[in-house]
Amino acid sequence: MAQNPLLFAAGLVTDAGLLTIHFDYPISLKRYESLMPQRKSSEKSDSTRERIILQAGPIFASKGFRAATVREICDNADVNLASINYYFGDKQGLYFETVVRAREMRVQQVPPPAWDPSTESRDKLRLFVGVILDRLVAMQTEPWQVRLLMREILEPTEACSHLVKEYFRPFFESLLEIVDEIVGTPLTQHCRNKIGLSIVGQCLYYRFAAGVTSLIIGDEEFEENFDRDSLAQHITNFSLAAIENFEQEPSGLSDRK
Amino acid sequence: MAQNPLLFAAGLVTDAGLLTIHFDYPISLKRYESLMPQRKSSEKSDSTRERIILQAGPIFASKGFRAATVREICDNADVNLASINYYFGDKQGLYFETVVRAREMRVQQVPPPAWDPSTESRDKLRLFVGVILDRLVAMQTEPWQVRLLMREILEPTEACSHLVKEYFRPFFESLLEIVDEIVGTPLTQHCRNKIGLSIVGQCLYYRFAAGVTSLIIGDEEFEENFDRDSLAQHITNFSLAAIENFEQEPSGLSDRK
DNA sequence: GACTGTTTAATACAGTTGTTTAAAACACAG
DNA sequence: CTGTGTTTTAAACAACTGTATTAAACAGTC
Repeated sequence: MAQNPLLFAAGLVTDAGLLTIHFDYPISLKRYESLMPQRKSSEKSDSTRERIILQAGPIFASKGFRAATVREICDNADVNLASINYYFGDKQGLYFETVVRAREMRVQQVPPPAWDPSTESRDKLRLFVGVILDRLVAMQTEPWQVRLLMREILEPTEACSHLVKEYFRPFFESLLEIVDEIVGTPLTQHCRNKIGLSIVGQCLYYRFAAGVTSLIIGDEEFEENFDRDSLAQHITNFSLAAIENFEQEPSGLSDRK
Repeated sequence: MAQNPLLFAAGLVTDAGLLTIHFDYPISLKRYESLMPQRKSSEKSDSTRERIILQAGPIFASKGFRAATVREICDNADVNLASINYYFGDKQGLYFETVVRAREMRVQQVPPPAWDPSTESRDKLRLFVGVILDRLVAMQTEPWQVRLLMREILEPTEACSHLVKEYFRPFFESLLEIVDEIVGTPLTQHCRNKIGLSIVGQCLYYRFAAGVTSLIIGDEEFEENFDRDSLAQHITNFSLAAIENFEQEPSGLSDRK
């Protein structure tokens, strides 16, 4: 059944071949592609297709794949109920395309960080953290693209392997290069990864757990002091302090008896 | 509609009165309580009730509230379809009770950290991080309680305000006390909170995003180097290095033009 | 054993879901 | 206009959902 996304994501990926993942979905990607209308050179009447995707986005984002209904999507897009099956094969096919589109749009909305050769590596990290926050943490008005990508991170579906290959992996790698620059001395691969994930983890946590966080520390406190700039400032400083003061793998005392 | 849990969690909590949250659920908590069988002194035949909760747990955990069906729960628990409505009023009532029970069980499974007066504050943090990881990050076999609590963190429902009051808030507060000890000098409240959340964030990230993380850095690397002890080690060292080297709110350059 | 309140059981109901079908409308080249 | 391929429409289907109903079984007390 592989209902648990953590388990299947961790278990079924063999020898780094991401495409070998099997999922428990009603329709396979191959079948989906074969069913799709030929979509020859995307000439005209993209309008309907486009309208469906653009209306499906917010709905999938706010409710998730399962809870979103094709009827609601079609109503919002002012198209006939059968259009989704006509254009995308089935609901799953529409979802996949919507995720791909969400990534494209979000990257375009918040371009990657840019610097000139003279930029200090500490400042590169500062810029990088800023972009992560801008891309994933859009505090006030949350675009549907953000929420949809978030869902894929938290509960990966078939669409996620595509995201990882096209987006997450290269993005994470360029973060690690900055870390390398700051540290200076070469690190073991898993130490590099852990530092990178500690940085990313702080950023993502504020988006993922914003709900409880706001409940825990109080609403007004959260609104006032956890805006984008304050967070970027804090996470960068915290991480820089950690990296520069960090001893790799000190075989210190364990907390386990 | 309040479909977006981030929005409702952040927006509808007025003046710290957590119980004033309104949710869009088919049955209110009050009605649920009035509908519940009197449950007088929980004498006998708790067996049915108990069996339902214990079987509902894994199903709610793996599929979420909506996707879990009362039929599947009743089948697994070997009780009649009507039992859920009889004992818990409705599906929502069962869910609430299941979440409460999940917390109780998980806290019992992994008791809070303990130390004697002579324990150094750095070691307290080490122990504390270990408990967070043990409670939420049970890498190999994930107990359903973990996954259910995780769901409440990521998409809070009515049950979450209960969790925050009884569990998250006091737990977080005791972490902050350790941070105070380590820092020595008094911090502003929001700085305290941010440091605490940076620590918690690192821990939770590895659970929340374990799926993509494993895809990004590779499965074998993840399995080998991201076990509980390595993570506890890394997060503690990283955070300690950060805290001790940390300048509060340096009005440094911003990354925004 | 009969009465009591409590628990279980089988079934029905009303609503929603994704998908299919078959006909109609359309666009446009000949 | 005619024919042809594409798109849209309306209706129906079959499966599944949470809940309600009604009667039967049970347990304990007088």
